[in-house]
Amino acid sequence: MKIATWNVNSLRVRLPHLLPWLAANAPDVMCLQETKCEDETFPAAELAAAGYRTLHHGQRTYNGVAILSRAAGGAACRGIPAFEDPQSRVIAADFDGMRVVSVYVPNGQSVGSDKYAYKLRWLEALREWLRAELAAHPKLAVLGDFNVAPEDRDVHDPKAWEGQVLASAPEREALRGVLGVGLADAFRLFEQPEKSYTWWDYRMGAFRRNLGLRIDHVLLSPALASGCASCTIDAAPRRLERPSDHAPVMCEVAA
DNA sequence: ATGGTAGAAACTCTA
Repeated sequence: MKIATWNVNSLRVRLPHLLPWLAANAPDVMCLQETKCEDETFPAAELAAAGYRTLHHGQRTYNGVAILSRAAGGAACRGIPAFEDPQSRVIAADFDGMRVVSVYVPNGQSVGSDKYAYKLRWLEALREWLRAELAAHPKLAVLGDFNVAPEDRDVHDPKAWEGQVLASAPEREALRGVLGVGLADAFRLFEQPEKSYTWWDYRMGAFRRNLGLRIDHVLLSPALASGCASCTIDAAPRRLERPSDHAPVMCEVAA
């Protein structure tokens, strides 16, 4: 079974990249972030024509998360149940005994800002919810844009990024807390090329110079990690004209 | 030095 995640940075703009990517890679489940549209304007018909059912937790202008799937999902959940949040950042559903969660963790803007405090609170709430989800669903996969580079090797210039948002110690600690409920970073289950990143700033020719961060992740419970066959970043869509600033991440798990 | 690019939407905010 192939599961994947991609922060598309506007689904409407990126549909011409997403549809060919789905056709070429054929994920069974695809998590999206930053759809930036309301449920009413979600391109469900175009995705249905491509063979995908859709679950969306939409929002106008900002945020918005979705799960696309070949088969119908069950027990869909929008948001973190015990966390009041006006922003659409989480959607989850069951697929044949596997619980899949699509997350868009707050960016945090800058260390010490209100948005940074919200990000840390948000990651705590996510951690506690996932602890309960894992107890209820041994096959748990959490995919999305976590807006945290876990280690220095996930940052193109660790010195320059030291203490900065996306790489600061409290954010890394918060992400370690999420992993600590019993989830593995699927990408690091395998040997990977050095300087592997999933996000490159649009500015300063960052992608051309590979000035990136690895902030999009696939987290797997032990039952899924033990049967995980691969986890790869596909940088190809970042080279297209008018790309998302993020690359998709694909992961093969036992069916 | 606080730039620069992109998206949505409305002349600004978020990333």
